[in-house]
Amino acid sequence: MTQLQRRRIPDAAVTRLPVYLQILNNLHATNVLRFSSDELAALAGVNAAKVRKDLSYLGSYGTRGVGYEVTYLIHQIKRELGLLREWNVVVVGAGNLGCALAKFGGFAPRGFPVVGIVDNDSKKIGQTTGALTIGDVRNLGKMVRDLNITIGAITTSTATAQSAVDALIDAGVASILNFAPIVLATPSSVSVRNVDLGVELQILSYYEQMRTDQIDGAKSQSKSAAVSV
Amino acid sequence: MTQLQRRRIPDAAVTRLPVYLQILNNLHATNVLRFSSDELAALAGVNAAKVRKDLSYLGSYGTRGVGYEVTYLIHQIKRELGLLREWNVVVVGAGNLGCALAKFGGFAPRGFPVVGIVDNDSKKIGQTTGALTIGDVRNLGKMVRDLNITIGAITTSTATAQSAVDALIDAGVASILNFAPIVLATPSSVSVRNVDLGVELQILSYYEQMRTDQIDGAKSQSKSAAVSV
DNA sequence: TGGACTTTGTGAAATTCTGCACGAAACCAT
DNA sequence: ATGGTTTCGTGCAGAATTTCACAAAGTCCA
Repeated sequence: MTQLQRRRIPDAAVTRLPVYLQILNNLHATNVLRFSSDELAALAGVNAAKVRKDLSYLGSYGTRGVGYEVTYLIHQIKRELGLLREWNVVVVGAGNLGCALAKFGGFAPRGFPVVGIVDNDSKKIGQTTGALTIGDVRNLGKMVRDLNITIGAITTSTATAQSAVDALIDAGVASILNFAPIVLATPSSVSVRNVDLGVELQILSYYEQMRTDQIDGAKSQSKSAAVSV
Repeated sequence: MTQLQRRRIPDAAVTRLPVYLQILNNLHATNVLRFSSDELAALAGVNAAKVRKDLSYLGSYGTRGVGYEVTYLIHQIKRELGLLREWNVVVVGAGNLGCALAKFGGFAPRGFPVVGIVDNDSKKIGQTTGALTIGDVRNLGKMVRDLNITIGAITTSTATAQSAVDALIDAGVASILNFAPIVLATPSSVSVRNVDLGVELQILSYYEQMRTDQIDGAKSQSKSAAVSV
């Protein structure tokens, strides 16, 4: 078994690496050459030991007594996250959000060019939004093959989101960014990330109420405690 | 110690309750009266035992052999998440995203009315977007008091996001929804939820690359395994 | 050179989260 | 009634994650 098995990085660490990358890019932009785990931890709002452990999943790229090199670490994180190449994105659903994503130029420079947008509404198909012409969702398969698409963003209504994801999976797309407020049914071989502002607001609401209750409680009990997320 | 201490719900469960709520609302809309933990688990894409444990943090509201009542559970989840009242939201940053949030009517019916929007650009201040007039960020304190605002959404540029959150905290806002791709420095008494599409795409990229590597590896090793997130 | 200092890398403990397994409690059919 | 069936609630074990603590390995300065 002389396998060159890729080190598996824990899920929790994978979600933090993009955040570190963001910070390191900022440091690089301000001509910082090196950083310590303490410094990065402060900027990322986490524990220094966690930073070191997370970075250690990439390999031993730090120097004891010194720290890490900004540019080198940026490269290593990019390599690990698969950011040394581009991943083409198709937007499914040409409503307000979908068109905004298609027009927004901020993803291409970060390695995720939006190369297509489709809808199932014949009134929208053929219209242009930004540099793209809205295609027919029924041609998704061909589009995915021709344009080498690997990521699909679902911006349809809740009602059509499941058929949208089915179409994407059918077309061979296995990475999905879902903006519809619904839990999509997908095989376990497909990755889904959900972006739902309603959910985020409701989570905030819980902790906000928590604080409110504790303050009220303190008024009558003269006892309180900080709550953080 | 006869304290009426609120049951503390584990963070992991708090993030799932809004998802359950969404599903239950859908069930309610289709006139479903009851559900079992198995059914909800299938719809939410999680384990049935996890559903039962999550719901048990609310109290013992199920009936053995029967299941849970949709409307009753909806009420209990809302109560626990603090959704029986409204939480007013202010948007800081009147750019594309900020104005879109102000115009988007989807939050008010879910209990999060956007009651104000501010910017620091004198050219924008005074203009209207949707039903709101863009205010001056320097009046944030008064606005928060007058309009009873508890949640702030940061849609500024990355460069001004930190001063935006400082202003919000100064004004007494302790729940922040941050759209700027930056880690905000905040006291631990403040809750922050970050919405960063770049981060989400990069996480997807990691697992996508993982799959790609494994397929490539399988071609040369005739061995493979499924990867899911 | 050598000793003081800094910071990484990582075992190991502590904590949190998940999922199994099963008793408890309800319904139902006879 | 009673036995069979369903489904909740939860103790517990195992997995995952976080945090601590410290040896290892480097720098710096006299």
